Formats: sequence, C-alpha cells, structure tokens
Amino acid sequence: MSGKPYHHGNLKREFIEKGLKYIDRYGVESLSMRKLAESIGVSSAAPYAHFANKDAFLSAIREYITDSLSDALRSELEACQDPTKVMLMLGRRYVLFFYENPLYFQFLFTRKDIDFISYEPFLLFRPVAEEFLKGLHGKQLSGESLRCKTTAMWALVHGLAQFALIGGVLDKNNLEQEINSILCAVEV
Amino acid sequence: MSGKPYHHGNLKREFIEKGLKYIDRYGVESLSMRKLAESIGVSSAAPYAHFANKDAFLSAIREYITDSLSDALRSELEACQDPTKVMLMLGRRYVLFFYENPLYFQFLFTRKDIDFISYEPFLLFRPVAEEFLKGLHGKQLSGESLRCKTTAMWALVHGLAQFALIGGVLDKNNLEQEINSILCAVEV
DNA sequence: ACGCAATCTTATCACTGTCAAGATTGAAAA
DNA sequence: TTTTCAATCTTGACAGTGATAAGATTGCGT
Repeated sequence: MSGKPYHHGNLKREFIEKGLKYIDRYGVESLSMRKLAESIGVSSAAPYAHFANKDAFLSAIREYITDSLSDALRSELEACQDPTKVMLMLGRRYVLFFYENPLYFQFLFTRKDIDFISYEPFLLFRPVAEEFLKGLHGKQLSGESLRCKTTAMWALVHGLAQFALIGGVLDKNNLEQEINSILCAVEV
Repeated sequence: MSGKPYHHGNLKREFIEKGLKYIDRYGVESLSMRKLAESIGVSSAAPYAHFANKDAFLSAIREYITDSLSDALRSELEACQDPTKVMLMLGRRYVLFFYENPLYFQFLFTRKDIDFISYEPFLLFRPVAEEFLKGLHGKQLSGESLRCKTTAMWALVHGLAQFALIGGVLDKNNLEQEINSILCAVEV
C-alpha cells in the first residue's frame, strides 16, 4: 500500500552506481555504507546482502571503473588502425580518462594488493606496444630489451596520468597537445 | 609516585614515529588515533593537543616521509659528481626508496590535494634533469621541448616507482639492474 | 498452494574521530 | 621563593561507522 516496495529490485547495481558518483564528487574517504544506503532509501544493513563487506563493495566499484577504462581503450584501438599512431592514441586516452575523473586514479591505486599483472588496460597495452616497438627497431630487438622498453612505456604513460590530475605539472588549457608533446619527447 | 609521569615529554615526535612504523607495517587504512595512543600509553584525546585532527597528523607523517626521501636524493646527488650518471642514480634512488617502503607510496599519493609543484623530490630532480638534457642535446633544445622532456623523465621515474612496489612487473631478484635497464631503455 | 531462498529491517555491538571540562605540570614572572 | 599561566594530559561524552544476528517480507520454482 505504501510507496516503496519491500524489495528494491536492483539494489546491487544502484549501490555501485551511486557509490561511483559519490567517489567522483567527494572521494572515497568520506564514503560510508550507511549514508549511501540512506540516500537510496534503504536500511543500513541492506547492502550486506549483496556485498560481503565494505571492501568487497569498493572492489566491485574498482572493477566497474577498470572495465570502463578498458572499454575506452578498446574503442580507441578499433578507431585507429594506423600502427604508428595507435600507440600515442592509447597513451593519450589512458591519461585523459583519469584527467576527466580525477578521483578515480587515487581510488584505484589506493590498496596494498594492487595487481598490475591482471590490470586489463595494460594487458591491452602490451601487444600494441610490442608491435609498435618491433616496427620501430626491426627484429634485432632482443626479448629482454623489448620487455624493458615496453615497461618503460607503461611507466611513462601511467606516471603521466598521475601528473595530469594534479595541478601545476601539465598545461591544462592545452592538455591534449601537451600530452602528445610529452609522449613524443622520448624515443624508446 | 606512579611509574609514568603526567607529561609525556615528546609525545608529538613519538606519535609521528609510531604512526610511521604502523603505516609501514599495516598501511594507513587500519591506523587509528586511539590504538596509537593506547600503544604509547596515553589517553585517546592526548594527541589532539599536538595535532588539530587526524588529517593534520597524517600530513605531518607525510612531510616526514617526503623529507626522508629528499635527504636520500640529496646524498645521492652529493655522492655522484658525474653529470652523465647522476640522472640515472637519482631515478634509481627514487624508485628504490618506495620499493623499500612499499606502503609509503600509496600513503603519500592518496589524497585529493596532492601538490606536485612543491614536491621537493621533483624540485631536486628538475635542475639535474635539465642539465643532463642540455648536455645531451646541446643548446638547440628549445624551452618548450626541454620542459616536455623533463616532464617525461619525471613521469617515467615516478610511474616506475609505482610498478616497483607491485608484484609482477619488475624482476625483484635483480631489481637494481632491472631499473637501470628500463631507465636506459628510453632516450629523451 | 506451498515452501524455500533471497532480500530487506530492526536492534545491537565494538570501534572510531573529536570535543568540552577539568586535572596536572613545567616554566616564566613576580 | 611563590605565584601564575599556558601547555599538556585525562575523563567522559557524543555522533557516526562497519558489521552481525534475528526476524519480517517477498518472489519464484515446484
């Protein structure tokens, strides 16, 4: 008879989406399960039917973000077929993703147990980088040297992403051009 | 008459040092003012005579860590006079610092208000990098290009520091050699 | 129609950061 | 020396947190 039904229906998804929005606006530190539950209009214990604990909930959000990033990179990959340019485009997209959602970066990499091996954006990155490097240096590029150069490119792009969301290092008025210039400034 | 005096004497310093140790072992997430106060043997409100709030306390620890890192870089700077090698040594020291204290990295860069402009390690880094780059490319290096290359070197070193403390990317059995190889893999 | 498993609520627990009020102290000022 | 005052610390409280147990409500398959 009352307005709300006893069962919400899509509580899990709504929790993830609202949590994502909250982090985007205020950061993780001040996010609480209770506030989130109240803002959805559900009791404070309700989320624990869907997430084992707060950490599991945050992991779900992280997965959501990582998937979004991976999707963005994949679409970039499909859009650009030029193998000499796709490297740059991927790096630029990676940096811009975190620039557009500054709080996501801190949120994603604020854990003791980060696992870069199964970090999908880099799994997408690696073959492209290797292809790119082979095209650049020919086949005399040894396995060891190839690995080092690939890692260096990862580190450069990832480090640049951190700078992009922090004031003062990059010129924000001309960000895309800036990123291009920096990524092109090194020769691997 | 009892064992402990009413006044601790050096509570502020002991709080910072114990907090540092705790973060090094368990991470920031589980650090609480109360537990820390109890482990020191002081009441839960005692720290608030020295720190405005928990955030101010954490900032003090961050400053402590950044100072330690800066000191390490400075001593590296003094030890190595060869301008062609000091670049590499600085980068290596930076990465190794965070490798030796893995939880410091997450702790330092987990804030909304990071300010890389006044981040002393990079203030030390910049002139060395510029000197290095000028020696490499001569004086035809434009101001814009110099800035981009310097930023690229920052990003590479900083990004590599993040990888170093995470399993799977770098070969930990041969870390120093690994870092050398990667830093040398790019030409700026 | 029945019953079960998923979902949600209520009540409660231990714990957290923080503050106000007051106790204790060292050191400067008289 | 005595007085006084600011710094320091304790006690006791408050609201807010994550989490759990016990029970209410519901949709769905049989």
